[in-house]
Amino acid sequence: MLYDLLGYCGCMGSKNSTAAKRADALRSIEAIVQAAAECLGRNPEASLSEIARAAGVGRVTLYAHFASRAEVVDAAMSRAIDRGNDVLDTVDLAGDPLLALARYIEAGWHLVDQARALLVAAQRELSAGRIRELHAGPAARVEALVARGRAEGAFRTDLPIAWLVNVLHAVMHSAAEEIRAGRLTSDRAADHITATVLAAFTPPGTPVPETGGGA
Amino acid sequence: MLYDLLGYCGCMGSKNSTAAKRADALRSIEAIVQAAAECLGRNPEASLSEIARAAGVGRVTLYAHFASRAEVVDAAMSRAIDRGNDVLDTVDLAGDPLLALARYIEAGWHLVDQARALLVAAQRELSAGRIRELHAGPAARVEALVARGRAEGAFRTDLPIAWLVNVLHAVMHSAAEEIRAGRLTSDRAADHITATVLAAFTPPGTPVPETGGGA
DNA sequence: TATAACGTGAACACCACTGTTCGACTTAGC
DNA sequence: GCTAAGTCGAACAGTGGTGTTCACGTTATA
Repeated sequence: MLYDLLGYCGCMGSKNSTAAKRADALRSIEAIVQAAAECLGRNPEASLSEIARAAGVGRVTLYAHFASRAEVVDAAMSRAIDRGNDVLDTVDLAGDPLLALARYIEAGWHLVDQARALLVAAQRELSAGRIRELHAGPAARVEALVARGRAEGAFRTDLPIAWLVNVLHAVMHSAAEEIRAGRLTSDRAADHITATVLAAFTPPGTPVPETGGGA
Repeated sequence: MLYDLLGYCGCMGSKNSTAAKRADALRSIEAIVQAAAECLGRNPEASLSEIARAAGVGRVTLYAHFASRAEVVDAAMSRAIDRGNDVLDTVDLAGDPLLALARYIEAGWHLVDQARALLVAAQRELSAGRIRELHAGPAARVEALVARGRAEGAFRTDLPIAWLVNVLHAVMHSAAEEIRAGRLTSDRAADHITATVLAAFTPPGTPVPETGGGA
């Protein structure tokens, strides 16, 4: 599903929430959100002037569409999450839970890697509740997968689902950090994450699955 | 080992690097570093005015001892790490690697939890290299333990030591976040972390150890 | 083509923090 | 008790971002 520009601006209380926007206005908003994602991805402290410049738009124009810095960050984050959801929609989570989780990681860690710096910006500007709300989509996906894996005896049941999901995200994020620091290469990341998480999810008393680099 | 005030100020290029400091000056510095740790722990964006006020000291006095905000943050972080090292010194890392790791987690996750916000402040103000340098002490401890565990066949060897250490820290940090968000209680944290990490460290093909809440 | 919406740069006020200087006062240490 | 070191508040200048207004030029759309 595409990012709904009008719907977004309406729900955030920007000017002209109901009035139909002109085509060039929509183009400007699109450019700003895209530039914000890029700039904040590079530097979480990027100023609105910088974002406007990157969008090829005047600073005043930015303020005409977004009431505050928080709104810009929110829009950029929403966009990134929506894009991520589109990608995750293409991942087959049926069948063997272990293989499904491996497929999810293969697709998901890259998204986490790309949105890492953007998330830092969001954490500074947005409330924890809002960030959690934005992640509801991806979170529900993993929760359902983990729940199914537990029901089928593939994943451990001695720890809460929320904790397992949390561990998955923590490991993916830390892998992104390691890559940024040059201590891990991108091509090995998915294997390492998968091997680690599958082991962490294994029920006590059960042998850890052999991933052998091939998923 | 106690935090060496003179040594620290010397190596950071503050004024009077060689001259002996008066007792009241040392007291001021101590109060500032302590207040910085508290304030930055509460709010990573705490201003120097706020820190000086909390230390019961004039803002000018703070600048008399620390040339910049970065120096204050560095001092607070160094202090926290030193304190942590003192605690970790009391942990017995000999014997069964699994039990040793459990003991390390029991002592270490609490330190991570307390220094969480302080670390955020450090990440904004200090270079990644400096932060890594500060963590060299604790990191070496875990690396040695993991290396021994691998040699004894208790931990997996199909993933790099650095990655395993990284996973341990990532899980501890995420547990701290969960507690702060109210989704995990402090009394369960150590069990969850231990169960997760021991499983993640288990060699492929080997059964995951049963922790059973008792370590 | 009329007009309302949009885009624009320049300028403004505002704010919070940083880092420095000054002169006067207090205190530690020999 | 003398002196140098330390402390203090007030006030300063500088910085960089935020959010707003204005007057004017441009463009989409009916």
